[in-house]
Amino acid sequence: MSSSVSRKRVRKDPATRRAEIVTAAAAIALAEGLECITLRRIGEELDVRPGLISHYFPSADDLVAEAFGSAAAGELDALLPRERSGDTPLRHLAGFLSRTAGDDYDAISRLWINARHLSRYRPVLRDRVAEQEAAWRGRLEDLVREGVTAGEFRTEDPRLVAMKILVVLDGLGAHATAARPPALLRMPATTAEQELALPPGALTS
Amino acid sequence: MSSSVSRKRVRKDPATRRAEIVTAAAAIALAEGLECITLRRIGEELDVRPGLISHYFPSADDLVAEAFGSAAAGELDALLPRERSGDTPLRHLAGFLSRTAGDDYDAISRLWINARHLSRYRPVLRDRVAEQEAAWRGRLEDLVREGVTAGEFRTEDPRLVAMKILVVLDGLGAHATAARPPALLRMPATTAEQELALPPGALTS
DNA sequence: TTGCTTATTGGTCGCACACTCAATAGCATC
DNA sequence: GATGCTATTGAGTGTGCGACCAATAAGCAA
Repeated sequence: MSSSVSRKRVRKDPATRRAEIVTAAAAIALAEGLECITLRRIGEELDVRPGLISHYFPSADDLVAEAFGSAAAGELDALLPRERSGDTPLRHLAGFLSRTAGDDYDAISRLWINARHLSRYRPVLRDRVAEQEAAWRGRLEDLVREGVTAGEFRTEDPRLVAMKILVVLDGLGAHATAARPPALLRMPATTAEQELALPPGALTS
Repeated sequence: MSSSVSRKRVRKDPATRRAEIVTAAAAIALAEGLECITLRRIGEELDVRPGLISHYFPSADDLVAEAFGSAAAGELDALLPRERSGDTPLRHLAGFLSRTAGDDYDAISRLWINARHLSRYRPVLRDRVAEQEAAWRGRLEDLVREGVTAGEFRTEDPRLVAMKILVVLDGLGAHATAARPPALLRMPATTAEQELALPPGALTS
């Protein structure tokens, strides 16, 4: 068993240590919130002195931004993978929407709220949030566009549709603590169906 | 001019002092965020020692919750007044939607995000958030219901419609920092029009 | 084995926070 | 003008935070 007091110091390659730190920070961000990313907390997690975290991230703000970026990018890949292993755009979109309807999505949804709020005070984080917003919108927009060229979707403004879906998703996430009737949880799908000229239920099979 | 160093102590009625504190805290919450509500900050604002704030709010959490409640309730009354001086439900709803489309709305929108996030760590605030969510939804739901009985709106589930409008509003608020094209900003109105069986543009005159 | 680079430590500083409580002084009442 | 109640102060406690830096030891290369 690993003792609570650190006995022996383990020396690692800077790159791997840095990655380790970011991974730990991202996990904490998802589970407990970005303000729980402190030098002491991360150090404890990795059984390392807080000073070491400072060594890799001279400014703690940078670590917070990096942790958010890592978590958000990871979640995007899990929810809406770039490579669509044989799926049609419609099936791919339906998969995304079903994944965002699950309870697992609440964690990343909370993280988004957390980040948007905190970015009010932290410029570095603000930039990362903007970057990830663009990444999420871009990924969704590309999917919509492919669906249009494939003849499955019909819309004049793929970007706008992507934004609308994300707005509904975020709005729903904001209400994650309250009781949400099924009809409300279906909002993202019905919005997508309306905007893409799909028959009702096309995305919730 | 009021000196920066406090010279003379002013003695006030407990009820008015308490109200003063809450008002100051609510203003700070709207302008700078709930985490800026500190004993020092409020004391400074009222030219009073921090200990006095502690005297009225033995737990700072209670003050934060009270400040949010006060600000949210005040904003609700400003955006969607209870008494509709002669307006029809449709005109009243249109007024609400136009007010929430203005830049002024961003402050309260940010406050909601702030409160939802912070309520993760503060149970007292969480209860207040739930209370205000119910108040906002209730006020909107009542308006929808009146519009239905007046024959202006048509829907089977006024509560659901109210929730949908609020979800879109919150989702839009979450994206307040990003560039929002006009078509996106029209989302709450178009959503309401669809859900209430109104002709397009009925709510944006 | 020896030496050297450098990842890691331990200790310290200053700051901001909430909270406590005896002492003080404003002010209404007599 | 004196008195008593109590709103308000001042001083202090303890906690947790980021940041800093000289000293140390891990582990690779010679």
